[in-house]
Amino acid sequence: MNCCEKQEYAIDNEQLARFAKAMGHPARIAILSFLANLDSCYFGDINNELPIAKATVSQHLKELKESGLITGTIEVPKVKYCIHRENWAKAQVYFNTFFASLKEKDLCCD
Amino acid sequence: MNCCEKQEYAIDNEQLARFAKAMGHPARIAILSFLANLDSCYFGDINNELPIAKATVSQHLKELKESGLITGTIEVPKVKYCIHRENWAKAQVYFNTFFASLKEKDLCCD
DNA sequence: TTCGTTGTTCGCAAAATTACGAACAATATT
DNA sequence: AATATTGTTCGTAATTTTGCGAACAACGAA
Repeated sequence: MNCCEKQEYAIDNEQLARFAKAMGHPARIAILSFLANLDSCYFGDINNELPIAKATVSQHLKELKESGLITGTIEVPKVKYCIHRENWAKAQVYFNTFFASLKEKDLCCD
Repeated sequence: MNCCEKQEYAIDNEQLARFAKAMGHPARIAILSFLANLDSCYFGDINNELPIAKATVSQHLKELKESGLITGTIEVPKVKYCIHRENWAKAQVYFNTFFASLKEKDLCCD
């Protein structure tokens, strides 16, 4: 899906869209909230928190990993998931910059 | 009210996911950027900006309207799209609150 | 009326997403 | 070796998303 790439904005917009897409499902928001707010980070605890099958949870975690928002590490016999703090901060800046770009006065709409 | 009460300003995770989902496509980010930054807001100008068919642009605009991030108004013979400033601000707060909820220290991951 | 302009909607196809159970892999324990 | 624990991957199905061209609707102008 390489439509809408424009040299001047391309990188930011594509990355912002990827972050947004990763956050675009209630289960993934719940997972991120869980990891951001609590003291547990093992698959089993995440899985217990959600009313969906573990295969599905695993899939959502995979997507979140691929978006860069979290990391996954094997800690035998468990798997530990953590917020990727650097990318989390990057996403925060991206979103905030995006929303802050709205002009106060718009010749067309105001 | 207890100052340390958790989630005093609760975020609706479903709503956050809806906003995120709406932003989860490069074309829709491009449309929102265009509307947020420029002085034009007519379908034709948005359509010219994107390398996709007008039917597809119309569809993306419909999704953005349904998410609440923009409004659409007929101004015969054109259609004017504008950022929905109130919901835009709401989305900004939602995202920012969400990202800010990350704890400094995590007993599990640090 | 007929034409041109502006966008939406329809119908379809291809691709991606979401979800699940079952099978599997890796390891530790009995 | 057999069993239990922890998650991932596979195979599949249902649904949603994305995208396009063509048809359509609403309007003003010739």
